[in-house]
Amino acid sequence: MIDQNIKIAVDAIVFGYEKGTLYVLAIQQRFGKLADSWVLPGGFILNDEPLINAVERELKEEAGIAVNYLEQLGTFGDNVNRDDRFRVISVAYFALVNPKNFVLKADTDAKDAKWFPINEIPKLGFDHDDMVKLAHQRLKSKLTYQPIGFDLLDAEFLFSDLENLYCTILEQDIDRRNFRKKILSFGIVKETNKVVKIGVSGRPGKLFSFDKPKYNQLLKENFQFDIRFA
Amino acid sequence: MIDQNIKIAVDAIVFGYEKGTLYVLAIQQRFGKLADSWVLPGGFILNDEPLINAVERELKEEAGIAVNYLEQLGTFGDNVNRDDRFRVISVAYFALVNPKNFVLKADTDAKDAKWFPINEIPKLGFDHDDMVKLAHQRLKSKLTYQPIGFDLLDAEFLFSDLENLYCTILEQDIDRRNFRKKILSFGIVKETNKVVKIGVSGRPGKLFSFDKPKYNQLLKENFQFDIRFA
DNA sequence: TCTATTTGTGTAAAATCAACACAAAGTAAG
DNA sequence: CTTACTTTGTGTTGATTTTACACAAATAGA
Repeated sequence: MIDQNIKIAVDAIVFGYEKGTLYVLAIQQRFGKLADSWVLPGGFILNDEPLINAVERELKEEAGIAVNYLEQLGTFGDNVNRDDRFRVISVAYFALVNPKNFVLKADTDAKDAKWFPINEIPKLGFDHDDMVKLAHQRLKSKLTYQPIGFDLLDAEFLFSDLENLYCTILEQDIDRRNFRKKILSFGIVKETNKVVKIGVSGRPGKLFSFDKPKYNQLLKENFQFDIRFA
Repeated sequence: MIDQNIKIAVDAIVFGYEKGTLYVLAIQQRFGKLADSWVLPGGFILNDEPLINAVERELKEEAGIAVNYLEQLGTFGDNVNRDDRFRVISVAYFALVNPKNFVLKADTDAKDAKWFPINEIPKLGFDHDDMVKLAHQRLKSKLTYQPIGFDLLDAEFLFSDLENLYCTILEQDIDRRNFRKKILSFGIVKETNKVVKIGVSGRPGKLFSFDKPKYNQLLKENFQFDIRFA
């Protein structure tokens, strides 16, 4: 048998979006050397547990949430001392959720669970800052070539919501007319016949929804989602 | 201490290209249950060894090569029984090399090391077929938005070499003139003043080389490499 | 010297992208 | 109820980019 004494963990970078702000979920440690400090949700995997299940379990346990989108981000195992107790290799996951769908609750070994605006995240434990950085890059680039923005919004949304999400996350101005034209040209966003009055003043807007079946169908026909503007 | 009994390995999908054919490197097992069958180069990591070093070490040991390009592809740990001896999680790496630069030699625990055309790879052990499939997708998509094709070619190459590489890997026809125009417009490929006579008949062509410093500089200025044709 | 092969080059039509302004429908305040 | 303010909804034009396409130059081999 191989002499190897390394532990495996999973961690998740969970993004949420609300009213022009991008958030990341962090957990405050209750126990251990890093007690009270903030880290990403995650933990050790069980012996017979698939990686993906481990992430979902930890998110449930530590924050009480189930995400809309989940994919592997990368594995952190080059820094042999990233955990100073013993060697831990961590598989990081990238996740998206609509914060409105859940009330955060820190159950088991977490003291607290909280959404931090991406620019106001406290110094995180381990190498979790690096993970957030990488995940943030992934989010920005993926937003341009895959319709993942919808996983951050309500099922029905105003066009301005979608547009603001893109502006916020990509940190750039977008021409409102060109944006709408392009999104609609794909045919993967359909207009509902509901009209919603906004709290603030202004003309009420129609609600739209993402047509996922249509998107999947288009994918088979070699469709390429792509939102990029000057 | 955590009760966890899982081993960690690395595996590499190494692509090579030569004269219109894309190759993948495989290793024939000498020992164990899978003796004589083909697998990807790889193996268990050492207790104090960064992941990336483990890959490089295995490639050196098992095939005698050092690659031009290496990046993490993904971690395979959802199938708990992907290795039937005990649970092994494998971090797969994506690598590119110019086959001409090395003579394959299977040293240590490998019986043989060989290049297989991508369409003629024998059934591989473990879940290595899945890894190859994923790596192949990555290669195809990455080729369009990052100048990694050069890592498969000689330092100096004919324009037709580059063009054939793209045609071969992307499996599509490309207009010769438009391709050259676009590549040259980036300014990251420079013309040497060497002219080379081809073995076969035909007008001799100029040799070109990839200007990596220039590319890195352009990256800072928000340059986006992108080769896609109808 | 004639044929076959490969390199090297420009242009015109079509499609896409970028920039831009004003009317319609509502709210809030006086 | 009128006015000011806010937000939604919509088309066109010029600039840029992409596509499609053909022929001359240089060599090898017969």
